[in-house]
Amino acid sequence: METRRTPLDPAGPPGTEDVAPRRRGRPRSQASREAILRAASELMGPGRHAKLTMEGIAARAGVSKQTVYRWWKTKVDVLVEAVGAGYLVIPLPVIPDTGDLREDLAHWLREMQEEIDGGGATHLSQSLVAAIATADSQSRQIHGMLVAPVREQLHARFRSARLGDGVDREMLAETVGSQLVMRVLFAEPTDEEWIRRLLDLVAPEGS
Amino acid sequence: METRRTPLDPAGPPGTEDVAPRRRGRPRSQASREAILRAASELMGPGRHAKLTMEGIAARAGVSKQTVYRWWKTKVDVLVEAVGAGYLVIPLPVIPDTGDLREDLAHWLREMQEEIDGGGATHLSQSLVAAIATADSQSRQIHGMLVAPVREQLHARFRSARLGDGVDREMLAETVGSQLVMRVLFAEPTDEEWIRRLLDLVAPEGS
Amino acid sequence: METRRTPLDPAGPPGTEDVAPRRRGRPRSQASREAILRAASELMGPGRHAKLTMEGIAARAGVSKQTVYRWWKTKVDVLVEAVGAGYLVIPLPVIPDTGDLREDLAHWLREMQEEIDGGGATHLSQSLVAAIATADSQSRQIHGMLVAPVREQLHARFRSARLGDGVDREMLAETVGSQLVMRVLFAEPTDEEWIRRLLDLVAPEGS
Amino acid sequence: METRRTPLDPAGPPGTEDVAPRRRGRPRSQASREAILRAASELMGPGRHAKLTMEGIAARAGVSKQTVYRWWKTKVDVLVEAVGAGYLVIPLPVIPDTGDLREDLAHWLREMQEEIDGGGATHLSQSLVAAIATADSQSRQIHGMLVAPVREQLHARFRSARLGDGVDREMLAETVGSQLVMRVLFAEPTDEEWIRRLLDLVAPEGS
DNA sequence: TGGTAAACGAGACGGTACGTCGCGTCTTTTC
DNA sequence: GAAAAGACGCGACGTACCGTCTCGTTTACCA
Repeated sequence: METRRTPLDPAGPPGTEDVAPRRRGRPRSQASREAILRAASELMGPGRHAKLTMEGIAARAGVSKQTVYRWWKTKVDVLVEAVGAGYLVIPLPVIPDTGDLREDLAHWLREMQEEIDGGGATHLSQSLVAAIATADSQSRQIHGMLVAPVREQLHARFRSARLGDGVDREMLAETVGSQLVMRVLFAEPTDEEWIRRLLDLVAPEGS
Repeated sequence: METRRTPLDPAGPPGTEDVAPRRRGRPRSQASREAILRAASELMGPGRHAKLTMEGIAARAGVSKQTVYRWWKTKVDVLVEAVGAGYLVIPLPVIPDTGDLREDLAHWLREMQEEIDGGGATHLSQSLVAAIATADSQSRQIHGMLVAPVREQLHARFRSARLGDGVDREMLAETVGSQLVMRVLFAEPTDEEWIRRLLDLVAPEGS
Repeated sequence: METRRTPLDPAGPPGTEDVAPRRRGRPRSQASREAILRAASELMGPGRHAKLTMEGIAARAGVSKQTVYRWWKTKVDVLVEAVGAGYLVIPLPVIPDTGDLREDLAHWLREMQEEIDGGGATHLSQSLVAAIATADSQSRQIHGMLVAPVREQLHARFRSARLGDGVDREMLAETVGSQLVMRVLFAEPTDEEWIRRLLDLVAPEGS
Repeated sequence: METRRTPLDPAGPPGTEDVAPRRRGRPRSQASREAILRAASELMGPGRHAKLTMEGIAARAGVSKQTVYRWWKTKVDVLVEAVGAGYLVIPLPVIPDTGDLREDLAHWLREMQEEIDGGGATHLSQSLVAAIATADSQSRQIHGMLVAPVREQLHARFRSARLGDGVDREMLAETVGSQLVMRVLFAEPTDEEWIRRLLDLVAPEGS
């Protein structure tokens, strides 16, 4: 990420933050930062037509354009931080771990399905893709925001599952993750039948 | 697709085209149509910065902007037709069918890998995503151009494979397709190890 | 005027029209000609925003653009013929000739004033100026349509007036005409006081 | 005039300008303003075909279109300010005041005649009419730029003339002004004979 | 009576200019 | 020295008319 280092983004080497690296002049406005991230999040929200502009963000945040550009180089950087700081929440349920892998995944996929049917997940994902693709940055960014969290949860859950020795847990996790993301992005149904057949492949009944 | 129906785009109900449904007025210029689709394709080509504009298309085609807008409402519509008419070729090898599913898929995936490493596939895919996302159209369009062809080939190959009765051939095809597309889009490596592990899942050695 | 010579516009040297110089092929459509001139007139009429376009004329006349261009080279030519053929009437009262020059002029100027106050004269004049100026033709055209008729009437009336020998009748006519046209074009009031003072100059009480 | 009020156009109530009503934000570029007005003037100049476009102005001024539109809503507004600020000089000699009204007017009319014969006055006037009429604004604007200055000079000169008590000086001034403007606009000759006859009417030999 | 040729409607075409939007930068005053 | 305000150059948007150009169709005439 290209975001400038600032007093409010003290992601330097740990153990140095407390030294109070005070700079001269007016300190960065905490209020502005929050307003910008909140504005960006709201403009991506449901009901929007996914036309996120820097001018729009600045206007809605009651902030000058320059202030946005001072701290974030691109739209994507704003979004990435909005996601990272929790302003823009991508609806992603937590995979339960009851010991029954198949049942846990089924439950989780059904929760996802609700989000998708509600439109929130699909709309947000597609808007993110649009916003990211517009700024001529790499699509790696989508990965960080959309794919990675899903993948991580799945990998963890599969790792803790009691499966045969020869089973490639990572590949199974990838399989679920890839198909899910594809269906979210392309607005394909994630219906009960798909869930069953997918689970038959990656987590058959007696596993 | 929103493209207007015209003498040069005779996608009406089959069996009626031969009736020569001649319209009045100056007929649509075949030359312009080709020049536009070719221009769009070239501007998406490798080395480009994926900044496809209607003005750019018109200029490169030696055509007035109005002529582009007359026949295609959006950039995406131009692209869709450019792909459909074969001007913009998305590099997609053909899956061989030697009877050995695992070997066929391995061969095909390695070919894909070459395209990806060459950068062509990844660049083009991401450019398409960008172009499509910019014009605020639905991402369904990506599906039609990028995902569907891959999926179709895979489904056909799995259908013809000699597999056990209980095997869900479609789900296996989906698994390969999803993972492949994800890796192309997000520029992740499709290396030999991934291929082996993927095939271990969907087409184990003795199948 | 640049209008093409046609069967319907037989303004050739006199004495030759009756020879019926019939041409081969489909004759010019009288209906189209009328429709076009009428359309042009209506589009210049009151309430319009004076945005006369060739496409608009053709559309309103239910005629193809080509048909307009076939017979008239410019918008102005259409207008000139519309005025000439009486479709577009510029409201110009007739100067009476009762023998009392001052009273006749006063009466006529008051009639003009009504037209001007009604808005018709001013609107039409300004629209004509606009239409003529847009087509990069000379302002001579305005003269032919707006100024000349006024001037002719005035010259005739002054010629028939019983005035002293040394009086320059033409100059007096010009004085009235110029001031009137200026006031119409620039929407200045032609009120009773102006009329009186003007007549005091060009046609004093006992003349 | 519709021009926005700005630091560079401080036409507020007199006596308040000196208070330095400084605004926040980047101040309007004096250089751009001048370049635009100069460009507009040059594009109206002699030899031009009177095809003044906003894009042309912007291009010649080396300025973005938006900057022109930011400060002037229409072409006419640009022209009005160009005239007002002295960039576009309408050639109008000064009426001398030697005490001899007839001789002064004769001299002045002959100077005007030279301008007209040179083509400058006629061309510029007609171009202004064209530019103003194209932008669908009122022809009042012509008045302000072309007619008013002439009228003012004439009224002043006639006011200072020693004439009989009953003489309507204003009407005489109007007479000269109207006829002159008409002849300029419609490219009619302002020859010696016309001057003599006009002066015989408004300023006879022994006045 | 049938050929032929011009006029016609329809409408596509290459252009020019329009007026607007958003970008990312720059310049000024204010805090 | 950060922030607001907002002007700036730039590039693309999508639309409106321009005047020209094919087309297929109609409608007279003349042979």
